[in-house]
Amino acid sequence: MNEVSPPEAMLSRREEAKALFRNAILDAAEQVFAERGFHVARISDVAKQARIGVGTVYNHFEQKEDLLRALLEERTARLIEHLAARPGDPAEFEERLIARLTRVLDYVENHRSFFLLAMEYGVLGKGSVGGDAVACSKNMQQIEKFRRAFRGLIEEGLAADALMPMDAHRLAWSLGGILRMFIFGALVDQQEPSLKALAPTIAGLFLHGAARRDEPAPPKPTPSKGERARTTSRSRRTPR
Amino acid sequence: MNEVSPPEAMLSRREEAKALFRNAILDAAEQVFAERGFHVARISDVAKQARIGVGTVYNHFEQKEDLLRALLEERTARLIEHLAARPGDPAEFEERLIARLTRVLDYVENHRSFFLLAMEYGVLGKGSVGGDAVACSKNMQQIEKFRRAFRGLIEEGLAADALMPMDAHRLAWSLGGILRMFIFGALVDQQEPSLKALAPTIAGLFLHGAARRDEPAPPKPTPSKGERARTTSRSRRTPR
Amino acid sequence: MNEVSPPEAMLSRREEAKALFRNAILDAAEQVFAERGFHVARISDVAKQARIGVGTVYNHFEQKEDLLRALLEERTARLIEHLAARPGDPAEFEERLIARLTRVLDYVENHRSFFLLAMEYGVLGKGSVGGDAVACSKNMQQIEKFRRAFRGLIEEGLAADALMPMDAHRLAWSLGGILRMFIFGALVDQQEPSLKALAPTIAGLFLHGAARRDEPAPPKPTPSKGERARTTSRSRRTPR
Amino acid sequence: MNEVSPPEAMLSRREEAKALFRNAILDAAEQVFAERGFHVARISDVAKQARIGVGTVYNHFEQKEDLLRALLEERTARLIEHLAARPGDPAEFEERLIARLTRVLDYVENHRSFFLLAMEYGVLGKGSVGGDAVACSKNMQQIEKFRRAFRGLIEEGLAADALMPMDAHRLAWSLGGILRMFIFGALVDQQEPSLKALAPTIAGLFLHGAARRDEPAPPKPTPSKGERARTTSRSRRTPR
DNA sequence: CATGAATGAGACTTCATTCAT
DNA sequence: AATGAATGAAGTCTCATTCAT
Repeated sequence: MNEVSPPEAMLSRREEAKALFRNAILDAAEQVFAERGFHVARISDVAKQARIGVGTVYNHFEQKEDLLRALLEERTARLIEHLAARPGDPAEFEERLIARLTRVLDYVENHRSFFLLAMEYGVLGKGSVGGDAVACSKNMQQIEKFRRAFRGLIEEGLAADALMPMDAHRLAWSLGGILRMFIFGALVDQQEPSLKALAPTIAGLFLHGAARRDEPAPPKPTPSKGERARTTSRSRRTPR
Repeated sequence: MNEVSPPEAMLSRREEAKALFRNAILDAAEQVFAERGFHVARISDVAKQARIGVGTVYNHFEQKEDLLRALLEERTARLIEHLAARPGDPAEFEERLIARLTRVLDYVENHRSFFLLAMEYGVLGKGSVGGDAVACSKNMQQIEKFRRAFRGLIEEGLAADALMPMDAHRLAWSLGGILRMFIFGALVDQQEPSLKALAPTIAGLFLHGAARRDEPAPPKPTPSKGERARTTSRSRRTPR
Repeated sequence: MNEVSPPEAMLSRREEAKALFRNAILDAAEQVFAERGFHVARISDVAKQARIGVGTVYNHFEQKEDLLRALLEERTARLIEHLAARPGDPAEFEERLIARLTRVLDYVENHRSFFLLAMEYGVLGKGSVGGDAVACSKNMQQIEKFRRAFRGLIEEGLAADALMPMDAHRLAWSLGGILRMFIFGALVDQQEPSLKALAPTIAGLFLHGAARRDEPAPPKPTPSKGERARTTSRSRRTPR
Repeated sequence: MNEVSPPEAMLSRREEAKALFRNAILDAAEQVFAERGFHVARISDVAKQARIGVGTVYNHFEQKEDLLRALLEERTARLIEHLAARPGDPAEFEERLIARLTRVLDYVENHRSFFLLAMEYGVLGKGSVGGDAVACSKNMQQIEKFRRAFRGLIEEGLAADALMPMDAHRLAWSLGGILRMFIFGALVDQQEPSLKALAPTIAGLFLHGAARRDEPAPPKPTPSKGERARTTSRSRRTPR
């Protein structure tokens, strides 16, 4: 009975082993692609990094492009989870935004390699511009999903009247742009100690802009929101 | 009398012809690289696009990489010129910013192909992340220059007390990020009618943020309100 | 029991296969290079001759030059062995020389292709004249070794008082030159039935020269001919 | 009258100019081919060396191979002249040989570059072995002429009973081999002060061999060694 | 006739992919 | 299923040759 057809346990054993390989390969690919660039990296580099043979890579992925695709899809799925609202999240929009960005940045921080990749091919990247026929070629559904999640966040803000009534796309571009550049800057410059600590700064810049905001003296500042000041930005001095 | 030795005219004729070819090649490369991606594009594609032979490309550029490098350098130099302050520019920071962004966006609009490239390898792109040793390999001085010009713009704002006293790098990231994403969005989505018309919107989002700014006196929304939103932010609160 | 891990046998199987390929490639290269000349021969010619794919050649040799280098080195190593003295060799110098030349010529005869190559790039060839940076570029240690072996043979003769007291280099040039030309003549003219049968002739010409040696009648050498001796030759026959 | 059709003087002027170019090109080619090897040298290298344009080379020689061919032919023609007997040459064979070799070596010395070439492709070289389709391809008549001249020298010696009655080819191989190796050695090692001073040495080695010739006392050769005589050399002395 | 840029055939080399072990 | 050598399509680059000036 257990040799004719492997029982669940065995099947799952196999599945497990398979998943192990698959993950090892994806991890290796993440590393290698990020280090040398997708086109320059060789399959054999990935295999070497994963300490397996080239052929094994092909037992799990049909072609080189699939590797990138799978990588992008899988990591993006996680990213979406981190961006998604969670039960304990604050209700007020800015704080809510900061909470979610913090999670996202935390994930990014733990997957630097991936995001250097994503910069180029994925989520926050140029999308399918280069036509490269790589990432964009087939499904890339997750990426569209991520964009939608991102826009959802914006729309939430609009619904809550926390954002200017402006085309959601453009608001998303703004937040996405700032986020992307901070991530990129932090990853490259490597001087920023903690990426996730930047969430309030990013949220602040997105919501309130970079303009000096103390000018006249906003009539009755509610003192309560003092903590909105973030890492760097610096008070603003006259909290409304 | 006229045959003794090639006079200036002739020399310049040659120089001219050479420059003509060089430009034709760069234009072709711009187009081809942007369409298919640098690594995927073949030199023969560039040659075909320029209607010349492969060898001719190599008469003007030693290697494929040099083509990209030259392209980036030259186009970036122009971009810097457009970003630079000009005599007639307004004095007030936001308007000044808008004026300069408008010029930049105008140039970008006329060089879509280049900017799809730049997105990936150049100025607003990921810099030397992929390590690719392509664009980043040698000089790329123009790109650094552009970054400096960009930061100069920010520092101007700081000096004028128009910006929050915050690390100039981060402010530059914010503006750069928003700008980049708008350019990218407009180039890709291809629905935006005029890229340069977005300058005020970009400046507004950068300076004043995306947060609804009319709160203080929500009660009586001036019916005029409609214009406050969208396209460009605008006025706000303390109409000078 | 036999499947656990590749035992010695299997490892050696791989090594063996590898060596097989390597040899097949070298043989093919020997043939092709000799037939068409190194620079004119294409790697694909070598591959075709070896009945393998082009890529396979590159699995065994990094570049075309390495192929030539390896070929020269390996074949030369064998040649040195053949030139070397062996236990059973005669003691008397001329016979000893003949024995060793015979072996060398025998080997040459069985590797015509190689020697047509060696003529040009290797042992008996022009050395590093053309600068070609081909054969001479890196090691070519074997070739130097061969030259030393050759000079060793000469010095043996000098030590045995069998050769004129003359600069060993020049004596080596003489023997080497004659040997080379005979090999070359025989290989090209293809009329000589057996190369190794020429060893005594070569040794004879080298040792005793081409001059008619019996003329007058040996018994009473007319001393008058003293002037025939010059720079090097030195008297002869008539013990001073 | 003098403008309609150029008179002799003018024609010869043209011819002269043409010859000037032709020679300059050949000189340049000699230099460049010898330095870098025929296949590695580029036409543009030759042109640069001659301080003319590439096109000009093609106005004088149809193809690259023709350059080599012409070079070899012309230089060889001169060499033949130097090898040829001259009125004042001594009558005795060895001295005659020395005189002629001296002339040859003198010429070689003044055309080092050419002879490094000739080593590979020409007169004393491997001839048409590599099949290279270069030198051997078409005429190469001069080279055959040189060989004949060389053999003529040998036959002169045979006729004068100065050489062993042996196949003239083989004798020519011997002299040619020694000559070649001395030239080569001297050109490469660059230690020999004067190439032409080596003529007596060469002649001596060729005629009398390298064996010590003064030994104890030739008178009573142990008859047992009769077998030392082989194929060619040896005995004769006692004409049967 | 000199010139040198244009040209494209062709060589080397890489590497994604296959497949026998 | 893992492995890594074999394979050959395809890309970059060189350079002999042509030709308009």
